[in-house]
Amino acid sequence: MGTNDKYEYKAIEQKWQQRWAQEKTDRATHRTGGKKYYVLEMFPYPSGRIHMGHVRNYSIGDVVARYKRMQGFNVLHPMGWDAFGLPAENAAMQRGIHPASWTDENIDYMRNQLKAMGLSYDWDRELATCRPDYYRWEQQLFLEMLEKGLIYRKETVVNWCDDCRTVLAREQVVDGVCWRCDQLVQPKTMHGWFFKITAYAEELLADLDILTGWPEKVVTMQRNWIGKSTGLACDFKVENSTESITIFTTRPDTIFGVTFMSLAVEHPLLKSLTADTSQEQEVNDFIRETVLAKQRATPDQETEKIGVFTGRHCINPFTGERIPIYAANFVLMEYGTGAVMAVPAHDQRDFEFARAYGLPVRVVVQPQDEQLDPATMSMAWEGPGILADSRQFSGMDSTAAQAAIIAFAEEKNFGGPHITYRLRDWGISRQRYWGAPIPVIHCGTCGIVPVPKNQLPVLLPGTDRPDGDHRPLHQQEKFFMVSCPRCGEMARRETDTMDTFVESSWYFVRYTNPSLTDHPIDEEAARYWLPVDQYIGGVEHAILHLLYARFFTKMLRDLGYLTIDEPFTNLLTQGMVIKDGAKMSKSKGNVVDPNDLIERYGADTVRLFSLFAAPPERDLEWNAQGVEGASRFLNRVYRLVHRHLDCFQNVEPIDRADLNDASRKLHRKTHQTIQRVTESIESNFHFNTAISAIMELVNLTVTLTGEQEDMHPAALKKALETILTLLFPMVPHFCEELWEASGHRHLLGSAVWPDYDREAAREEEILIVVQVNGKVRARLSVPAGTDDQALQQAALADQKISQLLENKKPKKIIVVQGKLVNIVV
RNA sequence: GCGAGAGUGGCGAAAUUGGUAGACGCACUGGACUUAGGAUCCAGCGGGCCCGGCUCAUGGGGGUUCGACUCCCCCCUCUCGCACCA
Repeated sequence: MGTNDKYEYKAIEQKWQQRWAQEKTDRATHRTGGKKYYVLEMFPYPSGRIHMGHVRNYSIGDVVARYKRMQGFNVLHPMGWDAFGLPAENAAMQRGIHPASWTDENIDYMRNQLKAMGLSYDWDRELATCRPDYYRWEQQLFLEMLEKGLIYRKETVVNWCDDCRTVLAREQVVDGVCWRCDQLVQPKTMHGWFFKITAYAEELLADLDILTGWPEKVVTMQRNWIGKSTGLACDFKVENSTESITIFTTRPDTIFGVTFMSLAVEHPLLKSLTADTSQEQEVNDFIRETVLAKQRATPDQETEKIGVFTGRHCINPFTGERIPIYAANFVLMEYGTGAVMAVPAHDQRDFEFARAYGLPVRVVVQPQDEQLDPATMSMAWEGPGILADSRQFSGMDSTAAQAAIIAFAEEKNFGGPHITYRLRDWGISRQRYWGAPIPVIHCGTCGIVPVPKNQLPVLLPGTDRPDGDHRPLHQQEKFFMVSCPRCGEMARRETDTMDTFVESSWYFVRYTNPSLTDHPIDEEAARYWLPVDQYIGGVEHAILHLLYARFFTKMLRDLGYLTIDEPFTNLLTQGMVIKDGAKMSKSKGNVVDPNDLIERYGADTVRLFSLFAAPPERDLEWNAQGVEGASRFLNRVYRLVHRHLDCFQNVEPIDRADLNDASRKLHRKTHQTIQRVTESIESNFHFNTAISAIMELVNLTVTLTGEQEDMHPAALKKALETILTLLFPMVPHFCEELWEASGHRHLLGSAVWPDYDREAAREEEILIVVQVNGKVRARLSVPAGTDDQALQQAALADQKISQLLENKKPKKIIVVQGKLVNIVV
C-alpha cells in the first residue's frame, strides 16, 4: 500500500473547511426563480462548549442542507446564538467580568467548534441576540405590539424564583420548581408586561390541523396546553347582596344537580362575603392555611379536599334554589372563573367534598343501564345519560340538554355559551440585567410613554467595558433616571428586561436578512425564504419555544411584516443522546466531549456515527465501539477508491450489453443504492438505513474487485462516484478529498444528486419463496418477469416440494408476482 | 388519573398497500496474512433438537387470513407530556 492510502482526517478536514470558506460555497443568495429550501436547527445558547446533543442536531441539519443543495434547491442554512440569559450573569459574577465578554468568548469558542465539524452554514448571516443590532429591532417590535394593543401591563401574582431573583413564565415552572435552578417557586404580587397570546388562542389551536409535517406528539402537546373547553358561563346571585358569582361549567346538563358553590381561596369576592360576619375569622384562617399549603405541596400528591362554609348563600338561577357558598382548597383561581357550581352526583371532586361535609347529592343524569341512588353511590357518575329531575329538560339526552340549557340561560339573560382556555397570556417581564430592555418610560404625569422609535435601541448599560456595571437595571440610577419624552419632566425608565424566549420567537425571520439596518424585517426576503421548510431540534421545546414562535409569526403577519400563517412547515424532533441509559449530563458524569472525538476520529467519523446509530427521532445510545465502526468504514472506502483510481480515467458511457456478469451486478446494485438512499432521505430522514445501503454497495464493490480482475472500468467508476456522491452530505470533507484525488476538477458539493435508472436497477434473476401451507419449504431462482403460470409449474416441479406433497392434491395455490408461491393442501 | 409513543438476537437496529423476520453495524468465535496485531481479509453468529433437516421465536393471550412484527380485541411493561381544568 502506498502512503496516500492512509486517511489523514485532520489535514483533509482543515483543507476543505478552508476551501469552502474561501469560496463561500454555503452562502445563500436570494435569487429569482428556482426552488428555495430553508433548513434550520434550533440555535444554541452559548454556554461554553458544544455537547453531543448539538453534534447530533447539527449533523442532521447539515445532511438535509447539503442534500437539498445537490438537488438544486437554493438553500438557506443559517446559524446564530440565543445569547441572553441568566448563566452569563452568574458566570460574570463568579469571575468578575461582564456577561457580554463571557458570552462573546463562548460564542467565539463554539463557532470554532461548529466550523470544525464542517457544517455548511452561511456564516455571513450569523446573529447573536444579545447584540444591539438584534435587540433594537425586538424593542421596535415591542413598541408596535404595544400600539396594536397586543401588550399590556398588569399586577398579578407571579411565579417568583428567589434564586434567580426573577419572575418566571408559567411554562418555565416545572413541577412547581424553576426550570433552570430547581428552586421552589414562590407566588409574588408584581407589575409586569404581558403579551396577549390568548388573543391568538383560537388560531393557534385551529392551525395545528395544517401542521401535517409536525410530529403528532408535539401537536397533541400544544393542543392540550392551549386547553380549549366550551360550556356555559352563568351568574348565581348572592343572597342579600348586589353581587353575583359567575361560574363556568362544561357540564351545563348537570345544573339542576347543584347543591353548593365552591370558591377558590383567591376569589375576589370571598373576603367581602364574610366581612363583619361570624364566619370571617374562620374563612380568613382557611385562606391563609390553604395558600401556605399550596406552596408546600409537592406536585404529584393529590391533597385531601377540604373547605369551609362562608355562612352565605347564592341562588341557582335555573331553580331559584338557595345554595350554600363554600371556600374550597381544590378550586383553581387560574382556571375558569375561580368559582365552581358543585354537582356531587356528577363530579368526583364535588362528590368527595359533599360526603366529607354532609352536603346533599342529587342525581340529575341517569346512565343507560343502571339507576343511580344518592344513598348508595360510592362515586360520581361523570358519563352521559338521560336527564332526571331537571324540570322541562328531564328526559333529554345529556348532550342535547347541554345545548338546550345554554340556550335557555341566554334567553333568560343570566348566562350564555362560553369558551375557556388553559393558555395564559405570556408574562415577559424579567428583573434581570442580561436581557433586552423593555423600551418604555414611566412618567408621573403622562403614565406609560413608549420610547420614541428614533431613540432605539435602549442599550444595556455597561456593555462598553469588560468590567462594566451589570447589576439589575432597577439598581442603576444612571439607567433609569430619565426625562419623559412627552412632557420633559423627571421620569423613570422601565427596568425590566424581556424573557429570552422573546428573542428566539423571531430569530428565524431575522435570518432572512440579518444585516438590515433600517427595519426589523426585510419583508421581501421574508416572503422569499419563509416559511422554514425544515426545522430540527429537541422535543423539550415542544411547547415553550414552538408555541411562542407560532404566536409571533401570526402577530408579525398582523403587523404587516409577514405573509405566512405558520413558521415551520416540517418539524423534526430529534431524540436525546444518552449513555448508560441516561441523558448525558454533567451531574451524572456521563458526558462525552465532542472535542475529544473530533480530535481522535475526525469530524466526519463523528457525524457518520451519530447519523448511523439510530433514526433521528429516536434516542441515540452512545457507543464508543460504534464510533470505531464508523471510522473503520471510512478507511475501507478510502482504500477502495485509492486502489482503483485508474478507473476514473474511463470516459466511455456505460452500455449494459457490454458488461460482464460481475460488472452488470455491480451496476445494478449502484442504481438500487441510489434509489434506496434517495427514498430513505425523502421519506423520513432515516439516514441510518441510507448509510447501511451505501455500506452494502461498498461491500459488494470490495468483494467483486477482489475476486476478479476484469471489472468493467465504466461500471466501477460509476459505483465509486455514486458512493462518494451519496455519502457526501454526511461526510463531506472525506468525500470531497476522494473526489479530488480521483481527478475531478469541480467540487463534489456542487455536483448534482444522482438519478437512478429503473431499468438498470431491475433484478435479472429473482428469488421465489415456495411455501406449503404458509411455511417456507423451498427457494427458486427464476428470471425476472416469469409469469404466474410458469412460477406455479416451477414450484410444483421442485423436487423437495413434490416429495412433500407426495400424492396430496393442492386445494389452492396462491401466486404473488415476483415474490412467492403458496401451496395449500 | 388523562393523553401520546414504544416493546424484535448479547447490543444499536432493518423489514408494514399483510408475503423469506433479523438487512447494515457493534460485540463475539474460528481461520488467513504476520516478528507482532487493538490493522486488514475470509467464514460463522436468535433458541432448541434425533443438528446438510426439523421445530420454536418479533412483550403476553386470543382472533381474522393460504400467509401476521405488520390488521382487530384483551392484558402486561417502559418512556414522555399534562395533571384537582369544573
